[in-house]
Amino acid sequence: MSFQYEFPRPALAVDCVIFGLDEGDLKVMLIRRDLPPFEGRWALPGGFVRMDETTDEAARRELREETGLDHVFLEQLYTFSDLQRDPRERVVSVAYYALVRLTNFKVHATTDAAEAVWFKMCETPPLCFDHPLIVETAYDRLKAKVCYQPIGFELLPKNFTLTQLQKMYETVLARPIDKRNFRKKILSMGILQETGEMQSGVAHRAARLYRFNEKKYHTMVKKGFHFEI
Amino acid sequence: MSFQYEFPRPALAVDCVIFGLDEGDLKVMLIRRDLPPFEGRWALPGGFVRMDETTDEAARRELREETGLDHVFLEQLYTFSDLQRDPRERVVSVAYYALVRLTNFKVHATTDAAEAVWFKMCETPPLCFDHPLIVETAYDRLKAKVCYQPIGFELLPKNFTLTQLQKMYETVLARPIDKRNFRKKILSMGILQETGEMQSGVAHRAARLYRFNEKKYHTMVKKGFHFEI
DNA sequence: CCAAAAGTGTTCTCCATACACCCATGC
DNA sequence: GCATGGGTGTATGGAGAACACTTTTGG
Repeated sequence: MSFQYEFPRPALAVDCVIFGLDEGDLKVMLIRRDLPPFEGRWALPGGFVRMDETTDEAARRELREETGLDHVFLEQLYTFSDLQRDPRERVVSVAYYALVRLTNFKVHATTDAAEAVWFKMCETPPLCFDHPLIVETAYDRLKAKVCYQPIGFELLPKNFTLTQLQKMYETVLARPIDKRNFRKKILSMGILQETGEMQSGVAHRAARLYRFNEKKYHTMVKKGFHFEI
Repeated sequence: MSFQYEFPRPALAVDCVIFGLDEGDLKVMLIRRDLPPFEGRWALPGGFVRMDETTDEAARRELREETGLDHVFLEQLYTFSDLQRDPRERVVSVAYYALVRLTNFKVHATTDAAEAVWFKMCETPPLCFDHPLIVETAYDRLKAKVCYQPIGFELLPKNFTLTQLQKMYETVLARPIDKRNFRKKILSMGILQETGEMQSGVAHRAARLYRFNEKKYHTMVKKGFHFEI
């Protein structure tokens, strides 16, 4: 029955690319490795998959253990299996990407495990393993998917202004968007709900706060609605 | 160094969903298993990943060994890792999907290994493991991707008529397309090349044969062109 | 009163859609 | 000559893009 020891097997790991939005910057969370190989160098949070968990569960566990994050948007990205991607031995890694509401708890995401730090996407330090490729793949996916699925809301606080929403898209897509056209379009979709509340603590006219109406979105999708920026 | 035997590891496999187009039908290639578990039942071609090959290479090898197919379009689909997906033990599978020019060599794709048969998508027999989920995932991906990447040509012969091309999209997307609008749009993209040759052996007016101009497509993509049906 | 961002409409262009008839060929 | 698919144009409506000024608020 058990061919467990009959044939050698690659080790199976998960790695997570965690994106957060900090004002006008897209950021990625990296950890400084406290173990060989590449001790002291920067890498993606990740680790080996256990026998009693799916890769999704492993990714969530690593996220929790290494960065303290929980209940975040998490999606499988791609599986990387190059023979030389880990200098120790053959390791196949199922990569995930996560989207985090960074605005709330800011850059407090270090834990006992290792040093975890948010880096601007454009200022990431040299990474070990094939993690540069994984980050690039994740960023490409994010840019593509944010246009046709309402996942961008995961990067914002629950309540947000239209300007915040627009700025999120401008940041992720790295291109300017026309304010009036953007508002016309996003409001006409009917997936935003006015909270009735207003922005506060700003030194200018307060903006209306909106919320993503997920239920309505799902209802509309069933009727053929297709989100698109 | 080797923690090969320090921790138990899931087995790592690949599975392939192979799509082909036969006149107006989208087909999938399945094999009848000649080994337990599920001996005699239908499943996707696939097998375990060896230590000296990437998952891409494993998928291509299995394709070759089990179906005789080579040099086909192959893309990673998703990694399935449910704990109970294989009754023997823990097996994680990296799934792929392939697109095949079925028109040329028709249904001759059986080999020495096992019985390999093309089934209409709508007439697939009961599958074992989690293969129904994998097939569904692959079909969703195909329907989505065929709309914004020129992968549909992989299902047609090198030279094809506009009607064949249109019928391919109608079959994959399972919806009718207006002939005049389709021709206008696809020709205006400038990615098709007239071969100068004509269809032959048909009992009606012969149609012009076109070819997908891949080089031109890639040049145009670099300049910002975006394919869309 | 000044700085800073909120909020708002119109015009134009282009593309998606809807739609029907004649043409060429093999049998 | 007839059956079969090949090949073609136009009119309409709707959506995306471009574009600038007034309003509100806090300091």
